[in-house]
Amino acid sequence: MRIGDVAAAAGVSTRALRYYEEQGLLTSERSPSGQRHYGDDAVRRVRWIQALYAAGLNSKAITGLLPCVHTGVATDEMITHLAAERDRIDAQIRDLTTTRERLDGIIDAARDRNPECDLSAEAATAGSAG
Amino acid sequence: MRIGDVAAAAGVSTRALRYYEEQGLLTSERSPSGQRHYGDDAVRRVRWIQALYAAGLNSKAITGLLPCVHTGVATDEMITHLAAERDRIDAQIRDLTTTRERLDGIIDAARDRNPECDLSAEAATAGSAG
DNA sequence: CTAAAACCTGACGTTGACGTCAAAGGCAGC
DNA sequence: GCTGCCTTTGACGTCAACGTCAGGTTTTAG
Repeated sequence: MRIGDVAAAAGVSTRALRYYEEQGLLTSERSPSGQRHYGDDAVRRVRWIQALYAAGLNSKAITGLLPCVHTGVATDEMITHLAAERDRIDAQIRDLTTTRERLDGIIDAARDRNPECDLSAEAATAGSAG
Repeated sequence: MRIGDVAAAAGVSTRALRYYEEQGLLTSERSPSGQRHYGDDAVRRVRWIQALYAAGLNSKAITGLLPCVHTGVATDEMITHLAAERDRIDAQIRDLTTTRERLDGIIDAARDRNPECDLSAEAATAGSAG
């Protein structure tokens, strides 16, 4: 696969892929003319990178985790690190859940206060995800 | 309360509080000499601001939501907006939960592969939160 | 062969929530 | 009035994950 294919398949820009390579997160074979070529697992790797970015990790942290994430092989230290990041994600989920519940409470209270609002709006919101 | 008191109580910097005021997220009374003074609810408001930042909202979005969040009074439009943000937080929680579960799977698999690792390390991780 | 599309490196630009420093004014204890 | 801490405005610095543009090369479609 060439860089554009991987980018399309993973839903990121080619710039992002070059950035990942620059950060040591992604490697590529080069054709004689210098063009990048990737194996099929590159897409899964990029999806992992995105997921870990979304979880609040930065490039350096991901660099430390990706080897064992991708290969399944990890040293004790790596596992400790993995568990620590998992705990951080857990805490993040808890905080977000609290915020979500409080928002829910406010929404419900406001709907009680107001004349039933327009419930069709909520159905529209649920449909227009993206 | 003066700005330093609010900052300490809410766990943020005074710079952050001035920034919130600059963004229209937080108001303050001024003493004749120009120093800021806050009511007790300022701390709760700041905690809300932090929670919404942590949920991925930016200053502009928070500006639109804070009035109804804090007072409980909301127009139909505000409620729609609130519900939309709640849905986004939901999606974020789902993504994070997926990532967390996959990390868990990797950790378990690596522990099976390795000789039981050192389980004391995990207890240490659980204790050193912060 | 040609034109278009994709790719390359290199480098500067962007954004947002602050950090940090400077220079000056205000407030409490002594 | 001195000392020391807190506060003020103003303005530049930061950091990370890219966006974007420039100028050139390579691959592909017809």
